[in-house]
Amino acid sequence: MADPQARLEQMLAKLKSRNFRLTPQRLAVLQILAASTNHPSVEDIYEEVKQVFPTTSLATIYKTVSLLKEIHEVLEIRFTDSSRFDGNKPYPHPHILCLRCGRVLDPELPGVDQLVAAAAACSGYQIVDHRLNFYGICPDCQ
Amino acid sequence: MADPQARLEQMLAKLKSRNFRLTPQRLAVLQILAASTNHPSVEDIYEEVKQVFPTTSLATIYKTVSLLKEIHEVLEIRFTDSSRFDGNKPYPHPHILCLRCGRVLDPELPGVDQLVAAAAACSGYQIVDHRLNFYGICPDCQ
DNA sequence: ATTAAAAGGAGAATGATTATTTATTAATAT
DNA sequence: ATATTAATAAATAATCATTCTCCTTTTAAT
Repeated sequence: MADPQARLEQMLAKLKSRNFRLTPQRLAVLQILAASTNHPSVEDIYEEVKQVFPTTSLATIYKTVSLLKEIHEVLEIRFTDSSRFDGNKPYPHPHILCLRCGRVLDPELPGVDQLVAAAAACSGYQIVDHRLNFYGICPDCQ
Repeated sequence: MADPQARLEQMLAKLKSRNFRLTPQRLAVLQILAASTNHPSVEDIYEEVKQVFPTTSLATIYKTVSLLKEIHEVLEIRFTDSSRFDGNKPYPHPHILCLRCGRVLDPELPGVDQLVAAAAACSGYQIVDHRLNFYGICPDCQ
């Protein structure tokens, strides 16, 4: 996993370079996402931000996450009913979700690049993104 | 792609074996899904069924599709806002979605089984399902 | 400090999906 | 065939994640 502090700086730099403003609420969301390894939902982030800024609105979280998605500083993963977010590795990579406890893991899989290349080759599509999601039961839940 | 007629028979057999009834509306949905290669949405199926049974309700389509999912005779693919369904190959397999026209293709990719095995091995999860989705621009839209 | 633009807050609106209720319909036994 | 019952369909209400609207506050540049 990337260093949270470095990730945060990177996010801040990208924000600044695009002339987006830095507000306390926004900084709080960035910090959470940069440090997170648990792929939090909007609700998860909301709960955490509220501890520091109790008047924060859910819409603010949605808007911030959406902004970060646009500038490719966070990855949205639609596993189930609500999305989960990865601000630590904001580029496409495989995920494994435990169907029982909801835990998400990033497996280190070889051959992903080849798979993407093969998909492009056999279809003729220009591939710009992908989601490789596995569903199962984690060791603790078995 | 599988023979639509054969797929339909298979679906009918499974329904019967589980003591689910065969109604005209249900049959219509089965036929559409067995023959479809375009991965229709619930709305798509609804429009088609309505041409034969104009009073059909959206809820009926949802219920039928949901039933088919339970007995593993249709695969749900959550691409974007609304799900799309594959009744022709109702088992996990890769998909490529065109971000411009929405067309969905089934690429023939080697090494998928190994990838699943590798994910299970390195994580310790018991993997029961997966979604391998690629996003890009199809040849026609380029 | 002033000001224009951006962002936040609160809650309403949206839209896909699910649940509920009632009315039909099909399967089975009589 | 008919009655009984249980499953299914229709219509509509409810839900829930997400987005939007409107208004206020804050930011950052002058």
